[in-house]
Amino acid sequence: MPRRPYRHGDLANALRAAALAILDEAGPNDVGLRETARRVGVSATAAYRHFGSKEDLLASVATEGFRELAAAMETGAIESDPLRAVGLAYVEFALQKRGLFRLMFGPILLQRAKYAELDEAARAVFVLLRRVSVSIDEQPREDNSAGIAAWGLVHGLSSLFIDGLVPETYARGITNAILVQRPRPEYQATA
Amino acid sequence: MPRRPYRHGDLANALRAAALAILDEAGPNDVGLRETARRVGVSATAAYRHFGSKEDLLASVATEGFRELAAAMETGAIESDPLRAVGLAYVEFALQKRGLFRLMFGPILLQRAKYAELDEAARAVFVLLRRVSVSIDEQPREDNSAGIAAWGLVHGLSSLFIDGLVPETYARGITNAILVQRPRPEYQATA
DNA sequence: TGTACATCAGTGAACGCGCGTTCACTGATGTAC
DNA sequence: TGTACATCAGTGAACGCGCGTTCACTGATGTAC
Repeated sequence: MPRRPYRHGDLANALRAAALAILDEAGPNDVGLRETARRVGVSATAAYRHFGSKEDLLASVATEGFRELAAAMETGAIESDPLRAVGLAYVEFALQKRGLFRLMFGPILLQRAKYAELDEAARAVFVLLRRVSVSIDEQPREDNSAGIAAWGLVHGLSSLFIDGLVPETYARGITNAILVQRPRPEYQATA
Repeated sequence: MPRRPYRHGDLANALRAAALAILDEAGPNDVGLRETARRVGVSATAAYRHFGSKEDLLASVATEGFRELAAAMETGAIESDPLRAVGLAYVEFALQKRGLFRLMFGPILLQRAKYAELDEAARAVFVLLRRVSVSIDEQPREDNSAGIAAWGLVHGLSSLFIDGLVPETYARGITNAILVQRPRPEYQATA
Protein backbone atom coordinates (compact mmCIF):
# COMPACT_ATOMS: atom_id res chain seq x y z
CA MET A 1 0.00 0.00 0.00
CA PRO A 2 1.20 3.46 -0.87
CA ARG A 3 2.42 5.51 2.03
CA ARG A 4 0.77 8.82 2.57
CA PRO A 5 2.99 11.45 0.98
CA TYR A 6 4.78 13.84 3.21
CA ARG A 7 2.33 16.59 2.51
CA HIS A 8 -1.16 15.42 3.10
CA GLY A 9 -2.76 17.71 0.58
CA ASP A 10 -6.03 18.32 2.33
CA LEU A 11 -5.36 17.90 5.99
CA ALA A 12 -7.82 20.55 7.09
CA ASN A 13 -10.72 18.69 5.51
CA ALA A 14 -9.42 15.34 6.67
CA LEU A 15 -9.37 16.63 10.24
CA ARG A 16 -12.90 17.96 9.94
CA ALA A 17 -14.04 14.60 8.59
CA ALA A 18 -12.34 12.72 11.41
CA ALA A 19 -13.91 15.04 13.96
CA LEU A 20 -17.29 14.32 12.37
CA ALA A 21 -16.71 10.59 12.70
CA ILE A 22 -15.92 10.93 16.39
CA LEU A 23 -18.98 13.13 16.84
CA ASP A 24 -21.26 10.43 15.55
CA GLU A 25 -19.53 7.50 17.23
CA ALA A 26 -19.17 9.13 20.62
CA GLY A 27 -20.21 12.71 21.23
CA PRO A 28 -19.07 16.32 21.29
CA ASN A 29 -17.15 15.83 24.52
CA ASP A 30 -15.04 13.11 22.99
CA VAL A 31 -13.74 15.13 20.10
CA GLY A 32 -10.14 15.79 21.01
CA LEU A 33 -7.48 17.34 18.90
CA ARG A 34 -5.11 14.45 19.57
CA GLU A 35 -7.68 11.79 18.86
CA THR A 36 -8.75 13.55 15.68
CA ALA A 37 -5.17 13.75 14.42
CA ARG A 38 -4.61 10.11 15.37
CA ARG A 39 -7.48 9.06 13.14
CA VAL A 40 -6.05 10.86 10.19
CA GLY A 41 -2.71 9.24 10.89
CA VAL A 42 -0.92 12.45 11.55
CA SER A 43 0.85 13.87 14.57
CA ALA A 44 -1.23 15.98 16.90
CA THR A 45 0.86 19.03 16.23
CA ALA A 46 0.20 18.88 12.51
CA ALA A 47 -3.29 20.16 13.20
CA TYR A 48 -1.85 23.47 14.29
CA ARG A 49 -0.79 24.21 10.73
CA HIS A 50 -4.49 24.45 9.89
CA PHE A 51 -6.32 25.43 13.04
CA GLY A 52 -5.21 27.79 15.75
CA SER A 53 -6.68 25.64 18.49
CA LYS A 54 -9.03 22.80 19.19
CA GLU A 55 -11.85 25.30 19.53
CA ASP A 56 -11.10 26.70 16.09
CA LEU A 57 -11.41 23.23 14.62
CA LEU A 58 -14.75 22.66 16.34
CA ALA A 59 -16.05 26.02 15.23
CA SER A 60 -15.07 25.17 11.69
CA VAL A 61 -16.91 21.84 11.82
CA ALA A 62 -19.99 23.49 13.31
CA THR A 63 -19.96 26.19 10.65
CA GLU A 64 -19.92 23.57 7.92
CA GLY A 65 -22.78 21.88 9.69
CA PHE A 66 -24.96 24.97 9.66
CA ARG A 67 -24.24 25.46 5.98
CA GLU A 68 -25.20 21.88 5.21
CA LEU A 69 -28.37 22.29 7.23
CA ALA A 70 -29.30 25.47 5.41
CA ALA A 71 -28.67 23.80 2.08
CA ALA A 72 -30.90 20.86 2.98
CA MET A 73 -33.62 23.25 4.07
CA GLU A 74 -33.34 25.34 0.93
CA THR A 75 -34.34 22.34 -1.11
CA GLY A 76 -37.61 22.14 0.79
CA ALA A 77 -38.27 25.85 0.72
CA ILE A 78 -39.51 25.79 -2.85
CA GLU A 79 -42.10 23.10 -2.36
CA SER A 80 -45.80 23.66 -2.14
CA ASP A 81 -45.92 23.19 1.64
CA PRO A 82 -42.64 24.88 2.46
CA LEU A 83 -42.89 24.98 6.25
CA ARG A 84 -43.51 21.28 6.41
CA ALA A 85 -40.79 20.45 3.92
CA VAL A 86 -38.26 22.70 5.59
CA GLY A 87 -39.17 21.49 9.05
CA LEU A 88 -38.86 17.88 7.98
CA ALA A 89 -35.46 18.63 6.47
CA TYR A 90 -34.39 20.12 9.79
CA VAL A 91 -35.49 17.12 11.81
CA GLU A 92 -34.07 14.75 9.23
CA PHE A 93 -30.71 16.47 9.43
CA ALA A 94 -30.68 16.14 13.22
CA LEU A 95 -31.50 12.44 13.00
CA GLN A 96 -28.94 11.70 10.30
CA LYS A 97 -26.10 13.67 11.84
CA ARG A 98 -26.93 13.73 15.49
CA GLY A 99 -23.36 14.14 16.67
CA LEU A 100 -22.87 17.13 14.44
CA PHE A 101 -26.24 18.55 15.46
CA ARG A 102 -25.29 18.32 19.10
CA LEU A 103 -22.00 20.04 18.44
CA MET A 104 -23.69 22.82 16.50
CA PHE A 105 -26.00 23.65 19.38
CA GLY A 106 -23.49 22.95 22.12
CA PRO A 107 -21.05 25.18 23.97
CA ILE A 108 -19.24 26.20 20.79
CA LEU A 109 -22.32 28.15 19.77
CA LEU A 110 -21.92 30.35 22.84
CA GLN A 111 -18.53 31.36 21.43
CA ARG A 112 -19.96 32.57 18.17
CA ALA A 113 -19.08 36.17 18.93
CA LYS A 114 -15.53 34.99 18.25
CA TYR A 115 -16.42 33.14 15.06
CA ALA A 116 -18.09 35.40 12.54
CA GLU A 117 -18.64 32.66 9.97
CA LEU A 118 -20.27 30.40 12.51
CA ASP A 119 -22.55 33.19 13.58
CA GLU A 120 -23.49 33.98 10.02
CA ALA A 121 -24.16 30.35 9.10
CA ALA A 122 -26.39 29.89 12.15
CA ARG A 123 -28.29 33.06 11.35
CA ALA A 124 -28.92 31.90 7.81
CA VAL A 125 -30.83 28.91 9.17
CA PHE A 126 -33.09 31.16 11.17
CA VAL A 127 -33.64 33.56 8.29
CA LEU A 128 -34.76 30.66 6.14
CA LEU A 129 -37.21 29.43 8.74
CA ARG A 130 -38.59 32.88 9.25
CA ARG A 131 -39.12 33.26 5.54
CA VAL A 132 -41.20 30.11 5.16
CA SER A 133 -43.12 30.83 8.37
CA VAL A 134 -44.02 34.38 7.62
CA SER A 135 -45.13 33.46 4.13
CA ILE A 136 -47.97 31.35 5.47
CA ASP A 137 -48.86 33.73 8.26
CA GLU A 138 -51.97 35.63 7.42
CA GLN A 139 -51.18 38.43 9.76
CA PRO A 140 -47.41 38.87 9.72
CA ARG A 141 -46.17 40.37 12.94
CA GLU A 142 -43.16 42.48 13.61
CA ASP A 143 -41.79 40.36 16.41
CA ASN A 144 -41.04 37.40 14.15
CA SER A 145 -42.93 35.19 16.50
CA ALA A 146 -44.07 32.95 13.65
CA GLY A 147 -40.48 32.25 12.67
CA ILE A 148 -39.40 31.78 16.24
CA ALA A 149 -42.27 29.41 16.88
CA ALA A 150 -41.35 27.38 13.81
CA TRP A 151 -37.72 27.25 14.82
CA GLY A 152 -38.56 26.35 18.38
CA LEU A 153 -40.86 23.57 17.27
CA VAL A 154 -38.54 21.85 14.82
CA HIS A 155 -35.53 22.37 17.03
CA GLY A 156 -37.27 20.98 20.07
CA LEU A 157 -38.64 18.00 18.19
CA SER A 158 -35.17 17.26 16.86
CA SER A 159 -33.72 17.35 20.35
CA LEU A 160 -36.41 15.10 21.79
CA PHE A 161 -35.90 12.57 19.03
CA ILE A 162 -32.14 12.37 19.17
CA ASP A 163 -32.21 12.22 22.95
CA GLY A 164 -34.58 9.29 22.65
CA LEU A 165 -37.30 11.00 24.68
CA VAL A 166 -39.73 10.30 21.88
CA PRO A 167 -39.18 7.03 20.05
CA GLU A 168 -37.27 7.67 16.90
CA THR A 169 -39.47 5.26 14.99
CA TYR A 170 -42.28 7.76 15.09
CA ALA A 171 -40.07 10.73 14.37
CA ARG A 172 -40.87 11.31 10.73
CA GLY A 173 -44.54 10.44 10.92
CA ILE A 174 -45.19 12.59 13.93
CA THR A 175 -43.16 15.49 12.67
CA ASN A 176 -45.08 15.32 9.45
CA ALA A 177 -48.40 15.31 11.25
CA ILE A 178 -47.42 18.21 13.46
CA LEU A 179 -46.12 20.31 10.61
CA VAL A 180 -49.13 19.95 8.39
CA GLN A 181 -49.86 23.39 7.15
CA ARG A 182 -53.03 24.75 8.59
CA PRO A 183 -54.69 28.12 8.48
CA ARG A 184 -53.27 30.30 11.17
CA PRO A 185 -55.92 31.73 13.48
CA GLU A 186 -55.61 35.36 14.42
CA TYR A 187 -53.38 36.04 17.35
CA GLN A 188 -55.21 37.04 20.46
CA ALA A 189 -54.27 39.93 22.61
CA THR A 190 -51.92 38.71 25.32
CA ALA A 191 -51.21 39.82 28.83
CA MET B 1 -15.61 30.97 63.02
CA PRO B 2 -16.67 27.47 63.97
CA ARG B 3 -14.88 24.69 62.17
CA ARG B 4 -17.00 22.29 60.25
CA PRO B 5 -17.53 19.25 62.43
CA TYR B 6 -15.90 16.01 61.45
CA ARG B 7 -19.11 14.64 60.08
CA HIS B 8 -20.65 17.03 57.65
CA GLY B 9 -24.20 15.95 58.28
CA ASP B 10 -25.60 16.51 54.85
CA LEU B 11 -22.75 16.08 52.46
CA ALA B 12 -24.81 14.52 49.70
CA ASN B 13 -27.00 17.59 49.45
CA ALA B 14 -24.04 19.93 49.85
CA LEU B 15 -22.35 18.22 46.90
CA ARG B 16 -25.47 18.50 44.80
CA ALA B 17 -25.72 22.19 45.63
CA ALA B 18 -22.08 22.79 44.76
CA ALA B 19 -22.52 20.98 41.47
CA LEU B 20 -25.50 23.22 40.74
CA ALA B 21 -23.40 26.29 41.40
CA ILE B 22 -20.73 25.13 38.96
CA LEU B 23 -23.42 24.32 36.40
CA ASP B 24 -24.67 27.87 36.42
CA GLU B 25 -21.29 29.57 36.61
CA ALA B 26 -19.62 27.45 33.96
CA GLY B 27 -21.40 24.55 32.31
CA PRO B 28 -22.04 20.83 32.44
CA ASN B 29 -18.57 20.01 31.17
CA ASP B 30 -16.97 21.84 34.04
CA VAL B 31 -18.68 19.93 36.81
CA GLY B 32 -15.93 17.74 38.21
CA LEU B 33 -16.04 15.57 41.23
CA ARG B 34 -12.86 17.12 42.59
CA GLU B 35 -13.98 20.67 41.95
CA THR B 36 -17.36 19.99 43.51
CA ALA B 37 -15.77 18.53 46.65
CA ARG B 38 -13.35 21.44 46.78
CA ARG B 39 -16.25 23.88 46.92
CA VAL B 40 -17.81 22.10 49.83
CA GLY B 41 -14.44 22.13 51.57
CA VAL B 42 -14.12 18.41 51.69
CA SER B 43 -11.63 15.95 50.22
CA ALA B 44 -12.45 14.56 46.81
CA THR B 45 -12.69 11.05 48.16
CA ALA B 46 -15.36 11.99 50.65
CA ALA B 47 -17.83 12.15 47.80
CA TYR B 48 -17.50 8.41 47.33
CA ARG B 49 -19.26 7.84 50.65
CA HIS B 50 -22.40 9.24 49.02
CA PHE B 51 -22.11 8.63 45.30
CA GLY B 52 -20.64 5.66 43.51
CA SER B 53 -19.11 7.79 40.81
CA LYS B 54 -19.14 11.21 39.25
CA GLU B 55 -21.86 10.06 36.89
CA ASP B 56 -24.02 8.98 39.80
CA LEU B 57 -23.73 12.46 41.27
CA LEU B 58 -24.71 14.08 37.98
CA ALA B 59 -27.63 11.72 37.55
CA SER B 60 -28.79 12.63 41.02
CA VAL B 61 -28.62 16.35 40.29
CA ALA B 62 -30.45 15.89 37.00
CA THR B 63 -33.17 13.84 38.69
CA GLU B 64 -33.74 16.59 41.22
CA GLY B 65 -33.91 19.02 38.33
CA PHE B 66 -36.68 17.11 36.58
CA ARG B 67 -38.65 16.93 39.80
CA GLU B 68 -38.30 20.66 40.33
CA LEU B 69 -39.39 21.27 36.76
CA ALA B 70 -42.44 19.06 37.13
CA ALA B 71 -43.36 20.80 40.35
CA ALA B 72 -43.13 24.22 38.71
CA MET B 73 -45.28 23.02 35.84
CA GLU B 74 -47.87 21.48 38.16
CA THR B 75 -48.58 24.90 39.56
CA GLY B 76 -49.55 26.13 36.12
CA ALA B 77 -51.54 23.05 35.21
CA ILE B 78 -54.54 24.13 37.22
CA GLU B 79 -54.91 27.55 35.65
CA SER B 80 -57.52 28.51 33.12
CA ASP B 81 -55.11 28.40 30.20
CA PRO B 82 -53.04 25.44 31.31
CA LEU B 83 -50.94 24.89 28.21
CA ARG B 84 -49.74 28.46 28.25
CA ALA B 85 -49.11 28.47 31.99
CA VAL B 86 -47.28 25.15 31.91
CA GLY B 87 -45.29 26.11 28.85
CA LEU B 88 -44.28 29.40 30.40
CA ALA B 89 -43.19 27.57 33.54
CA TYR B 90 -41.04 25.30 31.40
CA VAL B 91 -39.33 28.16 29.61
CA GLU B 92 -39.00 30.10 32.83
CA PHE B 93 -37.29 27.15 34.47
CA ALA B 94 -34.81 26.88 31.61
CA LEU B 95 -34.00 30.58 31.82
CA GLN B 96 -33.63 30.62 35.59
CA LYS B 97 -31.55 27.47 35.86
CA ARG B 98 -29.90 27.20 32.51
CA GLY B 99 -26.93 25.21 33.71
CA LEU B 100 -29.17 22.65 35.30
CA PHE B 101 -31.41 22.58 32.25
CA ARG B 102 -28.43 21.87 30.02
CA LEU B 103 -27.30 19.07 32.30
CA MET B 104 -30.77 17.55 32.36
CA PHE B 105 -30.89 17.30 28.58
CA GLY B 106 -27.22 16.51 28.10
CA PRO B 107 -25.34 13.24 27.83
CA ILE B 108 -26.48 12.05 31.26
CA LEU B 109 -29.98 11.70 29.86
CA LEU B 110 -28.72 9.09 27.41
CA GLN B 111 -27.69 7.02 30.43
CA ARG B 112 -31.14 6.99 31.91
CA ALA B 113 -31.53 3.26 31.33
CA LYS B 114 -29.06 2.98 34.22
CA TYR B 115 -30.87 5.49 36.41
CA ALA B 116 -34.46 4.50 37.01
CA GLU B 117 -35.30 7.57 39.08
CA LEU B 118 -33.94 9.88 36.44
CA ASP B 119 -35.96 8.13 33.79
CA GLU B 120 -39.09 8.33 35.86
CA ALA B 121 -38.64 12.01 36.70
CA ALA B 122 -38.12 12.88 33.04
CA ARG B 123 -41.17 10.92 32.02
CA ALA B 124 -43.30 12.75 34.55
CA VAL B 125 -42.56 16.02 32.78
CA PHE B 126 -43.78 14.61 29.50
CA VAL B 127 -46.89 13.10 31.04
CA LEU B 128 -47.78 16.47 32.44
CA LEU B 129 -47.36 18.19 29.11
CA ARG B 130 -49.38 15.57 27.37
CA ARG B 131 -52.18 16.01 29.85
CA VAL B 132 -52.53 19.73 29.32
CA SER B 133 -52.15 19.39 25.56
CA VAL B 134 -54.68 16.69 25.05
CA SER B 135 -57.19 18.48 27.22
CA ILE B 136 -57.42 21.33 24.74
CA ASP B 137 -57.29 19.17 21.68
CA GLU B 138 -60.69 18.86 20.13
CA GLN B 139 -59.84 15.66 18.39
CA PRO B 140 -57.50 13.74 20.68
CA ARG B 141 -55.32 11.37 18.71
CA GLU B 142 -53.73 8.18 19.74
CA ASP B 143 -50.21 9.08 18.72
CA ASN B 144 -49.88 11.77 21.37
CA SER B 145 -48.81 14.19 18.71
CA ALA B 146 -50.44 17.08 20.56
CA GLY B 147 -48.31 16.40 23.63
CA ILE B 148 -45.19 15.87 21.60
CA ALA B 149 -45.80 19.07 19.68
CA ALA B 150 -46.22 20.99 22.93
CA TRP B 151 -43.11 19.47 24.40
CA GLY B 152 -41.12 20.12 21.25
CA LEU B 153 -42.24 23.71 21.11
CA VAL B 154 -41.47 24.69 24.69
CA HIS B 155 -38.28 22.67 24.74
CA GLY B 156 -37.03 24.18 21.51
CA LEU B 157 -37.92 27.70 22.59
CA SER B 158 -36.08 27.15 25.86
CA SER B 159 -32.98 25.98 24.01
CA LEU B 160 -33.00 28.87 21.59
CA PHE B 161 -33.34 31.37 24.42
CA ILE B 162 -30.62 30.00 26.65
CA ASP B 163 -28.28 29.61 23.71
CA GLY B 164 -28.88 33.25 22.91
CA LEU B 165 -30.19 32.50 19.42
CA VAL B 166 -33.25 34.54 20.20
CA PRO B 167 -32.67 37.54 22.46
CA GLU B 168 -33.59 36.65 25.98
CA THR B 169 -35.27 40.01 26.46
CA TYR B 170 -38.12 38.88 24.28
CA ALA B 171 -38.28 35.41 25.75
CA ARG B 172 -41.28 35.75 27.99
CA GLY B 173 -43.30 37.99 25.74
CA ILE B 174 -42.77 35.88 22.67
CA THR B 175 -43.35 32.62 24.48
CA ASN B 176 -46.55 34.01 25.82
CA ALA B 177 -47.69 35.11 22.37
CA ILE B 178 -46.85 31.77 20.84
CA LEU B 179 -48.56 29.78 23.52
CA VAL B 180 -51.81 31.66 23.46
CA GLN B 181 -54.47 29.06 23.44
CA ARG B 182 -56.27 28.91 20.16
CA PRO B 183 -58.84 26.59 18.67
CA ARG B 184 -57.07 23.62 17.12
CA PRO B 185 -58.05 23.09 13.50
CA GLU B 186 -58.74 19.58 12.38
CA TYR B 187 -55.72 17.61 11.42
CA GLN B 188 -55.44 17.00 7.74
CA ALA B 189 -54.64 13.69 6.21
CA THR B 190 -50.90 13.46 5.71
CA ALA B 191 -48.65 11.68 3.27
C1' DT C 1 17.30 21.18 -18.19
C1' DG C 2 19.91 21.33 -13.86
C1' DT C 3 20.84 23.23 -9.54
C1' DA C 4 20.47 26.07 -5.35
C1' DC C 5 17.43 27.45 -2.20
C1' DA C 6 13.35 29.22 0.41
C1' DT C 7 9.09 27.64 2.10
C1' DC C 8 6.34 25.57 5.26
C1' DA C 9 3.63 21.11 6.31
C1' DG C 10 4.94 17.80 8.77
C1' DT C 11 7.52 15.33 13.27
C1' DG C 12 8.39 13.76 18.13
C1' DA C 13 9.68 14.91 22.65
C1' DA C 14 8.29 17.43 26.36
C1' DC C 15 5.52 20.67 29.42
C1' DG C 16 2.10 21.10 33.04
C1' DC C 17 -2.49 20.14 34.17
C1' DG C 18 -6.64 18.36 36.30
C1' DC C 19 -9.14 14.56 36.20
C1' DG C 20 -11.59 10.07 38.35
C1' DT C 21 -10.62 6.62 41.24
C1' DT C 22 -8.05 3.36 44.75
C1' DC C 23 -5.98 2.59 48.96
C1' DA C 24 -4.85 2.20 53.74
C1' DC C 25 -5.74 5.14 57.33
C1' DT C 26 -7.94 7.98 61.30
C1' DG C 27 -10.78 9.52 64.56
C1' DA C 28 -15.50 11.47 66.00
C1' DT C 29 -19.87 9.60 67.00
C1' DG C 30 -23.42 6.67 68.82
C1' DT C 31 -24.53 2.44 71.18
C1' DA C 32 -24.34 -1.72 74.15
C1' DC C 33 -23.45 -3.16 78.46
C1' DT D 1 -23.43 7.19 84.55
C1' DG D 2 -19.07 5.40 82.76
C1' DT D 3 -16.55 2.69 79.69
C1' DA D 4 -15.42 -0.28 75.75
C1' DC D 5 -16.10 -0.69 71.25
C1' DA D 6 -18.01 -0.95 66.48
C1' DT D 7 -19.24 1.98 62.84
C1' DC D 8 -18.33 4.53 59.00
C1' DA D 9 -17.73 9.50 57.25
C1' DG D 10 -13.98 11.56 56.63
C1' DT D 11 -8.47 12.13 55.08
C1' DG D 12 -4.28 12.51 52.08
C1' DA D 13 -1.11 10.28 49.19
C1' DA D 14 -0.80 8.02 45.07
C1' DC D 15 -2.12 5.78 40.50
C1' DG D 16 -2.38 6.26 35.55
C1' DC D 17 -4.44 8.82 32.03
C1' DG D 18 -5.24 11.77 28.09
C1' DC D 19 -5.47 16.22 27.20
C1' DG D 20 -3.99 20.95 24.65
C1' DT D 21 -0.17 23.24 23.51
C1' DT D 22 5.03 24.64 22.82
C1' DC D 23 9.31 23.85 20.94
C1' DA D 24 13.16 23.06 17.97
C1' DC D 25 13.54 20.21 14.20
C1' DT D 26 13.36 17.94 9.37
C1' DG D 27 12.79 17.17 4.86
C1' DA D 28 9.69 17.09 0.54
C1' DT D 29 8.11 20.36 -2.62
C1' DG D 30 8.03 24.14 -5.86
C1' DT D 31 10.39 28.04 -7.78
C1' DA D 32 14.03 31.27 -9.42
C1' DC D 33 17.83 31.49 -12.01
